[in-house]
Amino acid sequence: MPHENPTDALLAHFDRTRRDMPWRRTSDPYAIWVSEIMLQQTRVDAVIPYYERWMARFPSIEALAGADLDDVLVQWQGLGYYSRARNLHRAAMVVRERLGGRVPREAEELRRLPGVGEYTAGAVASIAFGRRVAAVDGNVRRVLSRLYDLERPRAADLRRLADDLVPAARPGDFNQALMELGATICTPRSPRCDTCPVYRWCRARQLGVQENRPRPKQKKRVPEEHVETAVIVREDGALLLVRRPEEGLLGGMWEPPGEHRPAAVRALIDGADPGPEMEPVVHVFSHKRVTYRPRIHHAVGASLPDGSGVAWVTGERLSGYALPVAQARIARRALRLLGGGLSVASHTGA
DNA sequence: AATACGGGGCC
DNA sequence: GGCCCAGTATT
Repeated sequence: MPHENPTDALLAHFDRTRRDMPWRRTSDPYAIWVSEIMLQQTRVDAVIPYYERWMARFPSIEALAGADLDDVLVQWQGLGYYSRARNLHRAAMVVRERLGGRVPREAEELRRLPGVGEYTAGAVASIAFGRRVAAVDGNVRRVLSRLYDLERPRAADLRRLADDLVPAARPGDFNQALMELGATICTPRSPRCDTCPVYRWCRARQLGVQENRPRPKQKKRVPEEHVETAVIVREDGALLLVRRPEEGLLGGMWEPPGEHRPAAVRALIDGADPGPEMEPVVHVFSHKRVTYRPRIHHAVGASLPDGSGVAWVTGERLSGYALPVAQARIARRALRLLGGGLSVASHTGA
């Protein structure tokens, strides 16, 4: 039986095809909030294992608010966009200290928390609290652009449109249904219009322009960058890590010294025996492509102590530090190389 | 309005 | 190798 309107048709399709996601089995606003932060610019399948580990490690606002940032970043390691973890941690402290430990129910209140933007505020308010408010993400933007044949929709217009569409009955399900449609059927390329529940209302499909709605933005080439990485190894085989500044790229993460080198570390490198170069590691970010060039340095009689953003780490302790993917690769490679019973000298023939 | 900000999976 | 993802903060 055909539905009278796209809202009902969409919800019926959502009920029929509902995917299993761990955060859909809970009504805990904190859990839903965590899932929405993790899902920012990140696919469902990538999030699931992180979400499970996170909820086991930080099961409540109190647990998260009481944790060290280093532990928080270890849990987030590999997910990317680390400001999400730092902001979520800060926001948990705000909720604990100023909001009586309760997640705000209204989108405008949620919006004030660090890391919560227009989309996430609407998603949490509607899904966790049943508020009638829109949640416009990239999927919704695409679906609505096609339904109404919008070439370059402005965020404010999209927002108004979506707000009008959200039903009072099941706002959270409706928002998720819209996103789900975008993720599974109304995809960026080759949308599966033949199985779309709102096909008969889709203006772009009627005009045959669905692949160009919204209009794709022009790509720009990303700059290339080279970073010298100092793999500093002590006589006992420990590797030196430094902590990056909390602001900016990979903020708060640990790494073998790259572009960020405290004076004491520079002095240590100057006094160390230069060893061979390791294989370069290329890492592609969203906005640049970085080639890391690791060089081994043997620190002899090093007197740099642990603390204040500096740590000597052995193989079994490495997992206790949050490293970006590329730097983790370098560190693992270095420890394997130097701890594997092969001296570096034998590699260089010295 | 444009840019910084990760990482991975898919074509 | 390019594309793009359940975006946010900053400028």
